[in-house]
Amino acid sequence: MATIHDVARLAGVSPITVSRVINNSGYISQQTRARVKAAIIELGYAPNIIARSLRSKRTNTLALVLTDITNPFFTAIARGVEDTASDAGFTVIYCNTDESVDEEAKNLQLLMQKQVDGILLVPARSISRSIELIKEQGTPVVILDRRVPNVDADVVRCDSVEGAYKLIKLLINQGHRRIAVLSGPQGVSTADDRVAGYQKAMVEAGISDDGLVFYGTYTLTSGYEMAKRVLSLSPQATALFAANNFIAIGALKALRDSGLKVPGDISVVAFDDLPSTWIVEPFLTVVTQPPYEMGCQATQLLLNRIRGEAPSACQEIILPIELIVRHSNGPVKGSG
Amino acid sequence: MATIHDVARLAGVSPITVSRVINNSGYISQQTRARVKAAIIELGYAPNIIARSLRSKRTNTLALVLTDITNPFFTAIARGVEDTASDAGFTVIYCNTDESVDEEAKNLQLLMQKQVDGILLVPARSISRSIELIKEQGTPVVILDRRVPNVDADVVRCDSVEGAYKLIKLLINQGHRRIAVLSGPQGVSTADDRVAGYQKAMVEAGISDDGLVFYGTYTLTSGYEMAKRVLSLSPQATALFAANNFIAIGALKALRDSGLKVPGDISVVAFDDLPSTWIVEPFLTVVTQPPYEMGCQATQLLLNRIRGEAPSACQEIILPIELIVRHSNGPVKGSG
DNA sequence: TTGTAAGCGTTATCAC
DNA sequence: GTGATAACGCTTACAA
Repeated sequence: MATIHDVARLAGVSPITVSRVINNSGYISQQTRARVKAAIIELGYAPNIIARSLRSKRTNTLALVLTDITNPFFTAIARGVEDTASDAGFTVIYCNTDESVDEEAKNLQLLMQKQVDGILLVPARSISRSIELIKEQGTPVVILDRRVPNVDADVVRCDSVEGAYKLIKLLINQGHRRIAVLSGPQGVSTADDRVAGYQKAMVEAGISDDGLVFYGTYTLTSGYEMAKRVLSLSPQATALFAANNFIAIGALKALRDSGLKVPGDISVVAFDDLPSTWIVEPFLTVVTQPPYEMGCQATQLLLNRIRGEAPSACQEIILPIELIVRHSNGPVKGSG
Repeated sequence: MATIHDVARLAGVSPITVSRVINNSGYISQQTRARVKAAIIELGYAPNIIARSLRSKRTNTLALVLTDITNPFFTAIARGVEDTASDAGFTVIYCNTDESVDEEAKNLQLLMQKQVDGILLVPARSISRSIELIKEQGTPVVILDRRVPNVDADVVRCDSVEGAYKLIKLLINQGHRRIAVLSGPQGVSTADDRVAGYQKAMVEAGISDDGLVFYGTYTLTSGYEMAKRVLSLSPQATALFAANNFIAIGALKALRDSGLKVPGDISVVAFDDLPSTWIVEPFLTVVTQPPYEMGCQATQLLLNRIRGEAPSACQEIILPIELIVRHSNGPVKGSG
């Protein structure tokens, strides 16, 4: 491989002049620039990015740390991140934590060592030292999808309380009183907030939620199990609120296995849509978030931070959610 | 940040001794090792990976270049890649090409500059200079999912010809004669092979495929459009074969919009399943590939190549596919 | 507008 | 077993 010295020698200039041509920095005469460019082409020279990084302390690399790329919600985020990063000449490393704080810490440590310029993080839990450790090192972070209380950091997310509130309100207006929530892990802000939104709507309507709140994980299996437990309640619940897409599918499978029809026997609503690319006849009533835009905006914010272009105060960007009423819910039996 | 020199000074040894302790290379006395380790802990020292890479020419980084992470088939591959790479202490950069040879070339060039240790590539087209350019640089590559004729490289994929053949055979046995194929782009091996498998089954059964082969892209829109064109044929096709999951969904939407029932009015079969996590009642008859395993095995092979542990001859690993007969196909009207 | 010198933090090579 | 030295290829700081 040709080095900057080879180019310099061929063009009859010093290495730093070549560097200036490559990076468009400093003043260079037209002729010198032309000679250098010719030499670069002749030698097929490409800068050694690692040497550059060692010297400049910049790697043009971002890290995306999320719980599971397999969840279409996060897949769409990942696509938004990569599109935005790629346009800016940045490369993206991705890691899965599977909601484990330990995995998260391990990944982040490695990423810091790799000297990524910035980190996009979907935190495994609301409370962890990870983010502070990153910030102490001076690496910019943007938190995605979830809140982390008491930590001063940029955040791009949606309002889970409001989303849950809208869904439950809809059910209440259809006459439902016994509404069960199938949520994610306690200590994850989205899981907590969706329960909070549920409770807000229930309290406002003067309804008790005794024994109707379930915490599990954001997985199909957990959704299945929680739904089965709901079915053993007495009096029966007339509606289910699934706190994410995987839980919703698991719950629907459980209902089907128990011979229950939706919405005939029981209503179901959920947080997060499934990608329209996948569904021939959308059926579930949901609140949707715009994951692709979340990925784009978070990355844009991170890039601005890296370039020192963002205002110094931390930003919290809350993107709008949308309620989409479809066919998985209906008036409760015997009600108007 | 503490450097290797700081550690060396504190431990009263030379930097290279510290390096040997970190990398477990060469002979070190127990006492020296202990002193060095203590110093490392005391200073909270972590090696500068970039400096290491500059000197050692190794980055412990793999690249995953695929067409679109948004397709669950590729998402599952990505997960397999990351799990395997992460276990080996490698980090993964991912890029989307959207089936564009230009995007692919641009990405690969950047990745070579970043000196990734190895590349996992889903090639945009069967013919391109990209792979040869990578190999000329001496970077190991493993081709994923697709064949690239006339290029000597490791490949991990499934047998598209066989998969298509099985699906079409099934339809023929149910009495279908007018079977349309909705395939991907010509020049992409999976698209070509799936048509070839179709044709093999048709020829064997002595049936003509006049005007029943359609090439498009692996997208919902394309599936929708191709299906609409099929519906304008005369005599009517009695069955559709969608060459991937996106095409299948698009086709099903088109059929629904035209008021046709599946399988009552027309049968549909497809390549690639949808993740079971997403589907409450699986309906489509499909041939499935094991994308997660493909990702794992491809990465394992790549890591072996990087470590110089693989046999020098190129390997082609063909993973088994599975035919899953469900409810989207049935006997043709008027046939036994 | 261009160049000199120094050094980023590590490891390969050779020496002891 | 351990160390001195040089080098990886680039850019920052300063000088001309």
